[in-house]
Amino acid sequence: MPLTPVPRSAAASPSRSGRALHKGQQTKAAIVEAALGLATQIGLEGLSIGALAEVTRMSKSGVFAHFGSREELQISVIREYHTRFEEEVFYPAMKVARGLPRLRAMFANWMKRTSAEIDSGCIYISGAVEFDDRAGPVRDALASSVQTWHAAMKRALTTCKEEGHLRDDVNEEQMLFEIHGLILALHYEARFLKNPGSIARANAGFDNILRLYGADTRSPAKPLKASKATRSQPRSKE
Amino acid sequence: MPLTPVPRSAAASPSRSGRALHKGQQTKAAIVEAALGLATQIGLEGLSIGALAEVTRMSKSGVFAHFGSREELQISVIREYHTRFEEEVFYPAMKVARGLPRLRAMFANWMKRTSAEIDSGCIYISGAVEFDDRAGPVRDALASSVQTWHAAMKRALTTCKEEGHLRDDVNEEQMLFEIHGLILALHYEARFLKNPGSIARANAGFDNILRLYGADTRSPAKPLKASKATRSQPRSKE
DNA sequence: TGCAAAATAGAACGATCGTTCGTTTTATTT
DNA sequence: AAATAAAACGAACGATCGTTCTATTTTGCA
Repeated sequence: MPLTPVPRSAAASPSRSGRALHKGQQTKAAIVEAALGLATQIGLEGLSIGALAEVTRMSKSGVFAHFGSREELQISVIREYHTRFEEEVFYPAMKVARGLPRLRAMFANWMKRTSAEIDSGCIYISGAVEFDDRAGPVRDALASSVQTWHAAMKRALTTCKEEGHLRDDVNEEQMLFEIHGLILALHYEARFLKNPGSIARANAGFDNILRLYGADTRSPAKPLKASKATRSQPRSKE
Repeated sequence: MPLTPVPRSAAASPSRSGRALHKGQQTKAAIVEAALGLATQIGLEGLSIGALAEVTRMSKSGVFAHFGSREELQISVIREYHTRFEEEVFYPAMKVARGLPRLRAMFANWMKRTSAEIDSGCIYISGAVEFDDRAGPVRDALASSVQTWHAAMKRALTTCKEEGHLRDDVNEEQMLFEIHGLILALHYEARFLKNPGSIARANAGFDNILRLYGADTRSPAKPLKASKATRSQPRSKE
């Protein structure tokens, strides 16, 4: 059950696909890589082809030719971000036992990524305010990417109910809303306000939500149904 | 106990102060008014003097002369926003009985404003991602304005503890973090994702938080006694 | 009413933006 | 190796940006 319905067009990752990577594709991948770095810092709107050309030590037109438009460049960046989010947050959690352990893993991975993005910035968050009232393909790509992840979270919540790890009257939309709020508050308070202790607060908030919605939170999670190796979330760096 | 330590320089509101308003001051106020409208839609960074001149039907230089720099214009907008937030959210709540009723009023007013901003946008939120890694006076004005409001919220929470309306082991920073998350999630999910029902979810989340932190939510008559030991105050230290 | 001061306009500046076009350099294939 | 296709360059475009400067108009006060 893959996370990604978001289409992949031209190559962005240097691996896979039998044939060796042609020159153009690998420089394109390098450009997208650099663009992703720029976009997380200054936002998708702040991303300029001139600055990107400078970073990659290419000419403006050389960079431009790979995308044909700025919008297409932005969309490429979003796709690349989606892929990395998937590989870093979603896939590893799929290896964990379904139900509560997996939900915890998903949140823990999400937290890990967001924590790293206190320094670098997150385009799912910055992009949301940049494109929240502007229509177009960039907004669509961004929104569908976020929706995809949210859908995965909701599936995990449903599974928790099925496994008896959460109360069966839990509303997935409501619970996800509250969890998402913790991530957003972490990004806001740590990155903008520079409040220390935000990571711990987000984690504590998650525990509170689990407690509220009926998960057994006492020390190691002991779900009724025997789930092998009840992995609790990794105590990531704080 | 005023909310506002944020300095007010030139006039932006046409009322008050004995002398009648000189021409310059009132057109400046009109410009700031228009700028606020633009900034909430396209952000403080998207705010351009050219567009502002067009809206106000003035020349670019005519608009510019009132501020001397774009940064000063942005700061004026932030100050104006601060004033309105204060008058709309903070002051009305101060008329309500201290403790839980006032806290509820503060959140309700905050929600009312954020709900309206699903259409118009909120510069406390958009500004945060625009200036989160950029230093300077604009960022400082924005951050201090937000901090002022957060400080007011924390005072209200402390008062709730004193009045016995919240458990006395409640951590104000933690609770505010979670409440702030609801506001941010509302803005994100309603304005960007266009998810219906977000307002109700934010309100439900607030009730959940109050229940968790020991406020008497009457109707369900949940004593929620004991559980003193359950109360976690998560590993602090960043 | 007259006059200084304040407010606004207008034109131009250097910079940067995304984009186009023709050329030249580099890869790939024959 | 030559032939062909792909990739990168460099210069220029029109537009817009914030800002500066000098006029011109409008305002407020004597």
